[in-house]
Amino acid sequence: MKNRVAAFAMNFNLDRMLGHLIRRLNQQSMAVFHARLKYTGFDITTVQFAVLNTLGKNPGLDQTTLANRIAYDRATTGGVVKRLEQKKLVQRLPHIDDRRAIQIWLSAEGIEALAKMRPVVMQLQIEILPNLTTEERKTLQSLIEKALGKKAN
Amino acid sequence: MKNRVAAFAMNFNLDRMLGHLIRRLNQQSMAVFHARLKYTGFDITTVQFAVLNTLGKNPGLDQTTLANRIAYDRATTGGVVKRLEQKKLVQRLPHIDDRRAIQIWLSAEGIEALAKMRPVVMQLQIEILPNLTTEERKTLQSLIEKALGKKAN
DNA sequence: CCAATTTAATATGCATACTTACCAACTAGT
DNA sequence: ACTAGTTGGTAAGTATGCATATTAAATTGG
Repeated sequence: MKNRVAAFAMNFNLDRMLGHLIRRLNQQSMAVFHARLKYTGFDITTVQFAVLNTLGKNPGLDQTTLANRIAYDRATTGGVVKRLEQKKLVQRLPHIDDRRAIQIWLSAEGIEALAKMRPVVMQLQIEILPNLTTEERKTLQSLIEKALGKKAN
Repeated sequence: MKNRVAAFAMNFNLDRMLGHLIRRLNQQSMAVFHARLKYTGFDITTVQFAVLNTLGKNPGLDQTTLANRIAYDRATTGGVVKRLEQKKLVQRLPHIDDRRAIQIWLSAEGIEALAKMRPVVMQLQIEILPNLTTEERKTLQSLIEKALGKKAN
């Protein structure tokens, strides 16, 4: 019995565990994003970009809807928006009909920054996974999309 | 010109961006891990498990080497080890030859916990991506491994 | 052998992330 | 109109992650 346990322990390789691999892939992806955007002159994180981009398409979203759109929880999203507000990229205004809610809008600066960042982010898709061919990258993308289940944005 | 910019903006879909997809996949993966381990009676995070598992295979590692093994930076790893120490799953002892370094060992509790967790984590590989077939899961894993570049543990 | 450099941890600061709890405000049902 | 339940935002607590600075200890070069 003990031998079986020991043998099993030897066979357990962290680098073969999907969760571990996914985490490292995310790590690499974020690092590339930061480096590239910083190089282009933007001090922005992946989450902040997601928020800016979503607001660019849906001006005046409230925080909860925004959070659902980008798949974050409300608390985290609130913090991100606060930091973007401090950078003067977004504006927060109380909702007219619902006094609990806050509507968020890109500022002029935010709109401009977003327009400049989008092409960079587009380009970056390839750099994230330099070791894969175009074909492999597409396969990976399809598999991830399937793994996440269909969700229209 | 303005039309082209506007058209581009419309074409830019966050849900088609690899970085965003990878982040969400990681999110899902971590959520499944936590839920499953909690259900089994362990209050452990993915990173903490990575540390425990690596120490199980390499008893007495110092923090820097440990950090490199699991692909984290030293500061983060230090915090993780501290929390594991508080949970009495690991022990920290000064290195004999190098007084700057600290060697980390699993406690008896840590060894026991790890042995119980490993099968659960093994099983969990499938649950992480319930929407994929076995074949697809293997393909995804290979692609991620290739994307990360070869690194023996 | 000692000064200069390197290295292992820790500390600090910023930015996520999620959970639980809470308050204020809205809504539905009676 | 009143109450019960729901919802939007925030706060507090825990846990990552990374960059940078600091401290203490080891190594190396002259």
